[in-house]
Amino acid sequence: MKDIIVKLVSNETGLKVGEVERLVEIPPKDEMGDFAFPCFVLSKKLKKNPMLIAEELAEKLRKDLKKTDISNVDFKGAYVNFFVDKKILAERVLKDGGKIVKGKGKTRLVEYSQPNTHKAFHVGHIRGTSLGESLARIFRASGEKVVQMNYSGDTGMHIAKWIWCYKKYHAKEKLSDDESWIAGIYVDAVKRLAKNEKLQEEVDEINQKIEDKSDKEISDLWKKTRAASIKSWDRIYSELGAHFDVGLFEGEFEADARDKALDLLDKKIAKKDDAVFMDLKKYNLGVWVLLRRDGTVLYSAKDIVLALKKFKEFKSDNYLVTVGNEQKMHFEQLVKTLELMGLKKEAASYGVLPFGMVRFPEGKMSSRTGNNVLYSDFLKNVKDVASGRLKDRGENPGKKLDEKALKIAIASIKYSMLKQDPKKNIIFDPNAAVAFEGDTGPYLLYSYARASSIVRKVKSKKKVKILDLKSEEIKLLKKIDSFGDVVAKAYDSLAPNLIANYCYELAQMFNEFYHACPVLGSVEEGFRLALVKKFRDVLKSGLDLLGIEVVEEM
RNA sequence: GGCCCCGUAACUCAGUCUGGAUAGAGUGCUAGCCUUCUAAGCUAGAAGUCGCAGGUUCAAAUCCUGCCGGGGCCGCCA
Repeated sequence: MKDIIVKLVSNETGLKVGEVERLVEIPPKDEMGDFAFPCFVLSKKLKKNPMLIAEELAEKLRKDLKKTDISNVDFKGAYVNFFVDKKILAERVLKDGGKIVKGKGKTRLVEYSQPNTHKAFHVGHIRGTSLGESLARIFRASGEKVVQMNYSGDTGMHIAKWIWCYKKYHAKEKLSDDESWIAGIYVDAVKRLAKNEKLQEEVDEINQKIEDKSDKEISDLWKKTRAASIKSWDRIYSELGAHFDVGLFEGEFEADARDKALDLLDKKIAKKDDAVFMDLKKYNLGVWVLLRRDGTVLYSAKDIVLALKKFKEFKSDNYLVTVGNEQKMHFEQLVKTLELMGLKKEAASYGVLPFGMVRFPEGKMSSRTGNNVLYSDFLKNVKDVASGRLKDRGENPGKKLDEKALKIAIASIKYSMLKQDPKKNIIFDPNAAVAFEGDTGPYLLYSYARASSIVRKVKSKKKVKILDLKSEEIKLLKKIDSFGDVVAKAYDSLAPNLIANYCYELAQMFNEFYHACPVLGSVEEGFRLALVKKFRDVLKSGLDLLGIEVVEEM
């Protein structure tokens, strides 16, 4: 209903629609009104007391109110306050509340998740994966054509370390696709190398051999262990509800990356001392090394070739990469390099969304030292708690309970990752992570399930008649009404957390409504049922944008 | 040393982009509410120098500067 007020104010004041839209807000207290227009901007323009302006503007607006759905206009201080006709609000919300504004149908490529083979998939990866998936869904819902891409590290020094350590110290152990075993070998490698720096030479040698594929034994071992890691991801992604249209691997780009680096050197875009590098000091971006002194390829060079492939094969209006904070500079260096290569337009469309780390209350998580929480262990933990709760509620053990527990656990995990500002670090408290009360994923699912339960129990259809509305109904209606605005804002600022916060507030308002307004058997049953259904739809689409699945019963 | 991000209640966070009406939640704590649609819920209460100091402004948690504290990055890890 905001649009009506925006139009009115814009007409009366001569301010642009867009500007008014930004200014119109929701008053802190319901008694003050449903929408408010602050007059400070006008005060500056007209050089007049804002309170006076508010009074006069309210007076003027009141005159042509009859033709609108606004029931009253008032002023308080420097604010013009609008009261909408609640019955009309209700009608409008029931009719088309929860709609998302579709844009111009731009195309977008989103790269996210980027796990490494031979390393742990830990809770930090859950954040990046949830974030990327949610963004892709928000883009698509807002009318974009989206390609979701995963890009995994299956070569590089960490793999060489793994293979070196396995061959030298663990060769008797059977190859396994158990994540913690795989992660454990890597941790052991890091430990041994830290003790004796000289051993790194042996690792370098293996790195060479992986790259030039000259040693069949090493190549075979690489293939097998790589496959084991990748296999473990299938299950993780299906559980997390992450979907990829394209999956690329670093290994595919090794040869091209070296050629490209040498080509840049040829063209004098890159420089060489003992290594081949981009000198970006004058852009305050330091030095970006492309090839090691032994000629092997670094991920910088591979990322250049990856970008070129994106431009060529997935021609898009925008290319977004979500990566951990620590890689921010790397991508700034990449974009600058693309620019220096003459790809100005493409460079400008290459977006980077850096996100914060997941840390323990005591400090950093690290897959190098093994001081982290593996996805699989974490999920099992949360799922066990969910199962326990379901059993407490009298549900029989079995496949159905198991599936539900999984959904609840995933909702809990994903919501906790998405509700926070992406750029901030998340403090991961294992105790808080298995709590299901308050601002949590399960609370949202529970609210949805309650609504579903009402809908299930309806016996006969009653007419939707809007009588006097209680404050809890009005609050819920208004919240539903603002869904489109929230999604638009989340889209603009690449911030799924806004949608997460909205879903929580929406659920809160539903629960307040639930306690204050009986549905079944009430005089208002027809209307209230329609409201419950609308709430359900909107919460479901909000959660869908977060990549969280609902459950009908809990 | 340089650059980037963060600092709001005991704890975990919204709010900062776009300054504006008494700074909001959750957890934990205290006290209530299940013979009515799921108590993973609801109601009430206690709890705040919005890191510190300046500046801009009629008005600053929000903008600017400096400082302090935490995190990250700054050539051969990804």
